[in-house]
Amino acid sequence: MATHAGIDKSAVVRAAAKIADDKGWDALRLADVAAKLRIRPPSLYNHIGGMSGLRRELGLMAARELGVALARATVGKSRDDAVRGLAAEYRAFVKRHPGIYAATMIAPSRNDAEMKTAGDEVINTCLAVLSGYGFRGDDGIHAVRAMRSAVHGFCALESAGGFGIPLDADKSFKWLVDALVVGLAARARSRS
Amino acid sequence: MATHAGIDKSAVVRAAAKIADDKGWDALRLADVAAKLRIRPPSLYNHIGGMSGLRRELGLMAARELGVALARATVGKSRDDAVRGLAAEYRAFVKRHPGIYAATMIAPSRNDAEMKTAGDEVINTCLAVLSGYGFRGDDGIHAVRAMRSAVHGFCALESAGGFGIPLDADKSFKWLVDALVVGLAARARSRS
DNA sequence: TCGCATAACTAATTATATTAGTTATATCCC
DNA sequence: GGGATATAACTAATATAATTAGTTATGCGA
Repeated sequence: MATHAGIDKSAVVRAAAKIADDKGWDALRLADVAAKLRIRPPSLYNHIGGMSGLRRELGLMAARELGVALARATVGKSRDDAVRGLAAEYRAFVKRHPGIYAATMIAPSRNDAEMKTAGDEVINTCLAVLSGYGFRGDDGIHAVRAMRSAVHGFCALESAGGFGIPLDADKSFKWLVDALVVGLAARARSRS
Repeated sequence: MATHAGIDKSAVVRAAAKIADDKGWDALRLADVAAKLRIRPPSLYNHIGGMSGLRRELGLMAARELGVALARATVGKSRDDAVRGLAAEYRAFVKRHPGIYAATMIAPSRNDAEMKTAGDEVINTCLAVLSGYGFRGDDGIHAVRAMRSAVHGFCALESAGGFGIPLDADKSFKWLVDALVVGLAARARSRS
């Protein structure tokens, strides 16, 4: 019998991420993860806290990777440039990792510090990008929520096949981002 | 033995909708639907096509109700007024029916005419609202996608508990819609 | 009233996650 | 090198859900 196959938490999470990205967040099965690692399902419990623990790990991984990607995509840019860079990378990330991106939508439990940190990383990059417009305090939060709503909404609809008509989604995204930067700039000018 | 309890498809779907809205889309269980109707789970199969058929029914119901609500909320309005009315009602619908709203995100299968019709109803109301800005053809589609992205994105994030900081979501939504109408107006002015 | 279609039922099967209890092995310490 | 220990695998069993097969009862129409 094969024992001690050299599997650790990271290997389990990576295998699960691949399956989630390939077959969809809802189609993730412990049996498939175990099969990919050539072990039996109960053995997974040595590394992760069951299905719910695994889901959290995937959400954490996705939030962290998204945070890094967004930071990298916006470094050295400001205002419209930064917003365009962030939006483009956000969408690229969702296309690259549709399964684990969905994992970032699970509500983090109250005292999950790691998850909170990873989420804050994303928010802070958004705040930094928007600070170029002069948003401060509450206005900055509103602006972040607006930008995230627009970009997340587009990616979610696109990922769910919500754009029935076969009209170029790239063009639509550019259209959205154009409208977004105009809206942000206008809001910045008229801010209280 | 109680037989012929007077249950039909509509009763099953309504019971399921209530459960989905109360406990969440992912927490929907045939066992709970059956219990609420005081019948055994297999009896549900006389009325709906199993779990996947039920999910489709819920998506259809939600799309139809959303379509009606949006049409009602925008009748007699134009431009910014219409956009604000549509956005407000969209969000109100998601708050009222978080469970079945999630059902509208399942990808409709290719030849599902009913689902397509229900979806088109929503799109057409959006198109009508945006026609006031003079968008035509492709531009109208881009505008609809942008508006839906913004509003759906906000509702999805809010519904998922994605707004960690306890800053008034109503204010954030108003901020978003303000930015949206500005962006739409600007896009309308500069359209090709 | 008879017969049929319908809608309920029970029983069994499949799929999946999870727990309990056991065994094997890699590593650490001597 | 050789044994103790922690780890990580295993098998077996259980729980929850959905689903299918096969059966029974009821209400309506001819």
